[in-house]
Amino acid sequence: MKGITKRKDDYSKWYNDIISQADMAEHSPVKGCMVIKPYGYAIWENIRNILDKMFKETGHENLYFPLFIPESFIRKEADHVEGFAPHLAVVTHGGGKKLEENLIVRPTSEAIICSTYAKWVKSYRDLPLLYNQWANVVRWEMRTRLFLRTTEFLWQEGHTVHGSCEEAEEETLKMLEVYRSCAEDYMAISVIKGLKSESEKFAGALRTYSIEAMMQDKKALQSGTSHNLGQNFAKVFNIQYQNKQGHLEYAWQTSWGVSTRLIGALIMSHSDDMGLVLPPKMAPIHIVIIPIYKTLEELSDIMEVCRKIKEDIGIKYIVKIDDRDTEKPGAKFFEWEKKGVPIRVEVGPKDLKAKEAVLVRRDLNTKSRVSLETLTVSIEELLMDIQKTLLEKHRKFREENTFSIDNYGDFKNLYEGEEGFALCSWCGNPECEAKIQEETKATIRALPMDGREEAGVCIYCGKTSKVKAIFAKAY
RNA sequence: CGGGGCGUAGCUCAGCUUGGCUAGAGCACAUGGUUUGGGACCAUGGGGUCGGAGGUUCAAAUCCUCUCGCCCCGACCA
Repeated sequence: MKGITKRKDDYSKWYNDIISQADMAEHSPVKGCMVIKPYGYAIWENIRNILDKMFKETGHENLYFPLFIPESFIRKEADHVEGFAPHLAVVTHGGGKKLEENLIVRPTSEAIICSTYAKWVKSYRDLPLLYNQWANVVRWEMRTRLFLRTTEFLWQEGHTVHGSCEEAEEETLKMLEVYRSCAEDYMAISVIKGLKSESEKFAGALRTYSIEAMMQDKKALQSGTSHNLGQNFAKVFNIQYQNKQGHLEYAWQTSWGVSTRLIGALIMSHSDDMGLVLPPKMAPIHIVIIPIYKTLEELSDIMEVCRKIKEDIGIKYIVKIDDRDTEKPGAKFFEWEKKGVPIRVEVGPKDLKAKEAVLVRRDLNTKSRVSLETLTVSIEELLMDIQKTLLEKHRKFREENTFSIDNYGDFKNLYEGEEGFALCSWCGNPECEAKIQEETKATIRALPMDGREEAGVCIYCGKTSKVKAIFAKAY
């Protein structure tokens, strides 16, 4: 295909080609930043709309905190500072003068939000606080990639406050489930829910959970995180409330987020060597109709049918008629394929005569002829099938590339060869984890939440272990 | 921060080794015409401080010095 590097030739290049050929984003003049173009942004809007609805259904409200955070606020929480210090963008001047105190461009908003929550929380009656914000954040990164890791990115961050650890834990898991649902039920990305190891958890959190997805190069992509912050931030920022007995207690908190990285996950989960592939629920355009004609008379008849189709199916789906006269049909086919539009409808003189249309599904690239009378139903069924097929295909790919491994030799061989996820017993010792990373580059992506109580012996040191961990090379 | 690659038209690049007339090609763009079931063709046209600064020279895209930036691979990270 013109313009797109094949996955097997150069996976990174393929990824970049998909983005540029689908016109989703481009590099900005500032290193590591990106311009998200309308087609890419439309996908983000879809993700945002889905999550925003689910957040509200689970009782959350949106608010907004400022971009700038006083440096001293960030410094309050030791682990937090340590985690973010190398990634901070610092503002030293404003209005032409040196500032009395440096401002940090938010890398995440725990510091500013918690210091404000301290004023808002007085009584158990104020709890829970269930807030979320949609924002941009900046983390200075050494190496960046469009969507997957950019210096500035868009995300949402939920920040909640609760009256007990149990309630915070429940919230943490509830939002993790929201993320799983968004990934699987809408983005058709099959994920593993799991607990992060100590070394991989969010700096300052009690526990971090994540959803992990396997990309087509068999590497893991952390696609969403949910943290039980315990009382760590409450103690530092002094968020205290009076309980029913009148005693002061530190509050329990959570935070959770997903970012534009999800778009990277979407790209790498489904796309092929012809371009982007989008599940219908993520597609900015569901159906593109391409009229095929020789004469102007033909065109007028064909356009009439196209408009009728758009009118019928447009009630539920986003339909585009590509009636440009400057491109030949073939060129249009390629263009919309590269953009991952799930269904293409071709209407030409032959179809008109037979009272049919040609349907082409992007995911399998198969054609079928369908009667105009039943077209609406056929398209709807096809869209649902594409959505389902993509998820199943993605799940199957991960399952086929996930291996239960119980000796370290096999483990090493895996990461010297084909790669994939390795499900192994792990004793819980961070030193084993570190050694494994050093020797194989694979890290613990998560301790999967289903069946993690299984007993065994540690893949590295051979001591008894209670948990299974998913290892993989990660983005 | 290390290794590699690269900055020439909107994009991909040629030209540089061996300095020399008006800096080129393909794609894209604009106009007109012919086309249209898998990336059309013809004609005409617009578009460049050759990344930047300095130097050598009669003469620099080309040689020298410095500098800025980007991409890829690693260490670090969502």
